[in-house]
This record gives sequence, structure tokens and C-alpha cells, in this order.
Amino acid sequence: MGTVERRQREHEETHEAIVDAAVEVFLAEGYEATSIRKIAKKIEYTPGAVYSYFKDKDEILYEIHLRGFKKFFEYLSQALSEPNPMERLHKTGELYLKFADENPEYYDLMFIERSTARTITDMSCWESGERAHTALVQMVAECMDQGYIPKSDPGVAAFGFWSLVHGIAALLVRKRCVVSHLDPQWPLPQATYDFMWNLIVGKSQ
Amino acid sequence: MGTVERRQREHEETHEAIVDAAVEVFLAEGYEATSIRKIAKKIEYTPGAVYSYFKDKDEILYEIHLRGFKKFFEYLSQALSEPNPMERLHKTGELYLKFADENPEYYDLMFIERSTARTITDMSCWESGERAHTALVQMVAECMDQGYIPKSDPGVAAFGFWSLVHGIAALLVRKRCVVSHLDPQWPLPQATYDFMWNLIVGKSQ
DNA sequence: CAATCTACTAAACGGCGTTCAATTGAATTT
DNA sequence: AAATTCAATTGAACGCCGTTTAGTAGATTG
Repeated sequence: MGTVERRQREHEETHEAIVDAAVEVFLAEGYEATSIRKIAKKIEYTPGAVYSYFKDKDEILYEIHLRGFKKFFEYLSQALSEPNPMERLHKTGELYLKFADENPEYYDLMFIERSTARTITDMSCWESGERAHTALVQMVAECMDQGYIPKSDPGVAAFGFWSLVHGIAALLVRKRCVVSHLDPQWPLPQATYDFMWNLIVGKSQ
Repeated sequence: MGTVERRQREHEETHEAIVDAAVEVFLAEGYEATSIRKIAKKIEYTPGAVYSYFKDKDEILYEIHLRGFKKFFEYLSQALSEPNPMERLHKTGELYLKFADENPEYYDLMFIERSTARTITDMSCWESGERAHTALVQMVAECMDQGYIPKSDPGVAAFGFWSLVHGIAALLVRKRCVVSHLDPQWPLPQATYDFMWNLIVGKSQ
């Protein structure tokens, strides 16, 4: 009979229910307040039961981070239609910053939290991250081919562009922007990115 | 008698002994393993005793972060002798990255950890951070005056340069560099910074 | 010598992630 | 229909954590 399949389906459903509950707690109360005990309570389970579905807390947080990446790619996809690679690169940066600004909790988990780093190091790969990075490398390589950027290692160059937007996002998300007595609200990341971009491409035209 | 002064001195000595012990634990075992209980044990105190000297754990971590800034300024001071502001800016960035590379635990606490953000937000100022930031703004303003950088808001520009090096440092410290199958060791931050700097100033000369 | 005051301890509170023996309840076999 | 199997789940515990508080020991003061 199909009881084996049903059991497996039920197992997956519970797995998903746990992640759903985890995301709810995470978005409502933030990373630090997200505990196994709270997640279990939300689906009326005992904390121990969660461990039939996940090895440890980091594995749950990794699943939350995947939901974040799903949303992240939705943001970035809006730049794909741009035919000029340099314009596309610029717009991708803007969308990156928009995502970080509008989803700071997700951004933090994806690109800052130690928990995520532990999991991706254990797996010695980072599928979501690599997918985004590969696309960035290709974009940068295209810019080099068309002479917008001096030819050099596209991996290093991609890392450089990423560093710029990550730096802006990370300083805002982790509240270090208070030093510049500037408004930490939206205009700052946009203004900073505009200035730096102008510095990068402004001189060649 | 001078017992009042002596008592006060003893109080300050114990205060310092706690911070010393905290730094020891922090550097030996890292941020996450640094607990009040371990710090207290190291100086043969009861955990509760620590609370006669510090309001909470964040206040101790803030003191550790100050030690980090002391070291940080020692690094940056090596760039001060550079007469040309653009060269000085460039070298400051290199020394910034060198500090992050050689003192990742301190860097993390100073510029990434939530704990520090909580304290500086509570105090609604960040003396160390502001001191460094002000120096950076001045440097950037000087570059603008001498025509190396297009004139615009030096606060925003300074935040942009900071974002670039912070981005590189933060991605390395928090292990996100694995996506670029590049060596996360020292050459990467230097190569990335070189590339971006060349992009910024390379075209005008 | 008694009173005061400070530093410190001991114990507890409520939280956390995680483990594991025991139990439940449904599916399968006899 | 009864016995067996087996995974899902519980409940209780372990050893951590930050923090609070009543009480104590010992030096300082009057």
C-alpha cells in the first residue's frame, strides 16, 4: 500500500511546518529571539520532537536563510532585462541594497550571521551564494569584454563589487552608520552607492 | 585617612582585572564562548560579583571593543606620515584591511557584533568610531580640495570608502568568501582592494 | 566596642540547545 | 483478532547561560 509514501509526505509536511513556524518567529521577533523552544511551541510540539527533523538549530536557520535567498533572487531578477552589462551591474547593486534595506533580518542571516557561515562551511559549498556570485562574475566579465572595466581577474572584481554593496548594507544593518551624523534611512545607502559608482565609471565618460 | 581613595583605587583595579580576564577569554576562545561565568572563574570570583562593576555583559564587551580600537588606531597611525591625501587614503584602507586580517575577533566585535551596536545606540554616540570617522571625512575632504575626487558631500564619500573596506573585511571575517573559489587568505583582500582602487583613481591619471 | 558600609557569596530564576529512555499509536504480520 | 513492529512524540534531565537578591564576612568609622 501507499502508506510508505504517505508517511514520507507527512514527514515532509511536518518538516515544512517547522520551517514555517521558524520563519514566523524569526520575522516577528528577530534572529536572537528565535529559539527551538518557541518554534516547537508554535506548532504545539515538544522541543525534542524538532530533532527528528533537524540535526540542530543551525540547520533550521539554514532553511530560513534559503527563504531569504528566494526573495533575494526575485529582487535581482528585475535587473536582468537591462541590455547594457554596465547598467545591469549598476541596477543589480541598487536592487541588492533595496533588498537589504527592506529585509534586514533576512539580509543579516544570509550574509552576516555566524550560524549560516557554520553550515555553509560544513557543507563546503553554498549553493545560493554561489548561484548569485556566478551571475555576478559573468556580468563583470561581460563589462570587461565590452571595455567598461579594465581586464583583470573577474572573480576578484566581482568580489570587489560585492564588497562595496555588502559594506554599505552591513554597516546599516548592524547600526554602525551612527558615526556619520547622516540619516541612516534610505537616502544614505543610495547616495553612498551613487557616489562610489560615479567614482568608478564617471571618469571614463 | 586616605581609605576612601584607596577603596576607589581598589575598585578600579578590580574593574580592570575583570576586563583583562574578559579580553583573555575573548581572544583565546572567541566572542561566542565569552561568558560572565568564565570571566568570573578566571579571577576566582562568583558570577554575581561582576555585577558590582558592570551593568551587564554588553558593558564588558564594550570595554573589550575599546581595547580593539586602541590597537586599531596604532595600525592607522602608520598612514599619517603620507603627505599626499590620496596616497594617505589608499594606505589607510590597506592598514584597515591589515587590522581586520590580523585581528579578526576584535574587528568583528568592533564593526559587526550586535552587542556593540546595542551599547553605542544606548549611548547614542560612539566615541571611538566617531574619532576614526572624523579623520576619514577630513582626509576625503582634502582629496576633494586637491581635485583627486569630485566634490560632493564628504560625509557620504567617507561612508562610501569605509563601506568598501568594511565589505571586504566583513565578508572575510564572516566567511562568505567561500563562494568565490578564491583563496580566502591574505592575497584576496589586498587584490580586491587594489582592483577597486584602480577602478576609482586609475582612470584620471 | 558597637555601628556602618562594602565586597562578595550562595542560591535561585527563567531561559537556552540538546539527548535519551519510555510511551503511544498506527501499520504490518501472524 | 491478536501480536508484533516501528516511527513519532513526550517528559525529564543535563549542563550551560545572564541576571537578581538575600545574606554574610570583614574592614572602617564613630
